[in-house]
Amino acid sequence: MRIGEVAGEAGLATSTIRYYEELGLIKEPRRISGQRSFPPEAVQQLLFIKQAARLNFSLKEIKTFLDGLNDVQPHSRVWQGFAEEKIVELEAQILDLQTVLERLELSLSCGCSDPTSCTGPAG
Amino acid sequence: MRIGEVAGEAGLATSTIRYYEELGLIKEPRRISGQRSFPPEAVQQLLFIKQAARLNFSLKEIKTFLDGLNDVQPHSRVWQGFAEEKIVELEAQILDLQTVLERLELSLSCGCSDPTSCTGPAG
DNA sequence: GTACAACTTCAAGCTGACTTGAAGTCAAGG
DNA sequence: CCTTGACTTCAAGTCAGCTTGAAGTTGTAC
Repeated sequence: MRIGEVAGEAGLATSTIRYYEELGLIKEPRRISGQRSFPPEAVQQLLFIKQAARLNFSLKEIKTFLDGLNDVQPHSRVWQGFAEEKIVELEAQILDLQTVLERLELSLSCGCSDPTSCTGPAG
Repeated sequence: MRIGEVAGEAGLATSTIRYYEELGLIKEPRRISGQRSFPPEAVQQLLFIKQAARLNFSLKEIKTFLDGLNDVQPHSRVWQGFAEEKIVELEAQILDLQTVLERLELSLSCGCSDPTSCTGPAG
């Protein structure tokens, strides 16, 4: 696949894909007379990066994580360590979001309009 | 409270607080011979902004939201609209995170080490 | 009253994540 | 062959969100 096709399927700009390649987020594709030729898996990988980025992981973090995947054997403790660490982070982030959500819902049911200080209805 | 004290309690740099003021995220505090003098509520407001920022809301979004709070009456439809919109966004974000979390847990239990394509154990 | 920390403004600098522009190369259709 | 669109590199520009630096002022402790 050429870069334009990959970009279309992953919903990214071609410039973004080149930038990700430059950062080492995806490995350098083979070239056909100078032009990049991506394997189909590249789309999945880019979608994964895109989702992780949308969820507030920095490109550096994503790189570290993906490098971990490549450097270690499946089933290895290193990879499990990476995954477990990320799982802890994600759980914390979900809890954070739920807290904010509850505060919003609380001040909505209260009607006080001040989520920065609301402690509930009849307060 | 002077800016340094507020900064200490909110866990922000003084420069950040001045920057937030400049952006209109917090209202201009009164001055005592040139120096800012904040009411205690400023700490709560800054903590709210901090949390929202950590959760990926841009300062622009936060400003729009807080401006909404100030412009409208409690119980108003406008404020409820703001809150409900944010609630929908938060719920979507939580679902997103949970999806990523599940993919990670899946590829961890599978041991395949590739969350970009894993579809579960024995796959 | 002098040292010194905490404050002030304003402009410039920095990091992350891209995007844009220039100037040129490659591939496919007519 | 020529055009046209997709590609190439490389440098520079952009936006968000701050941070840093310079140069001066204020408040407090000795």
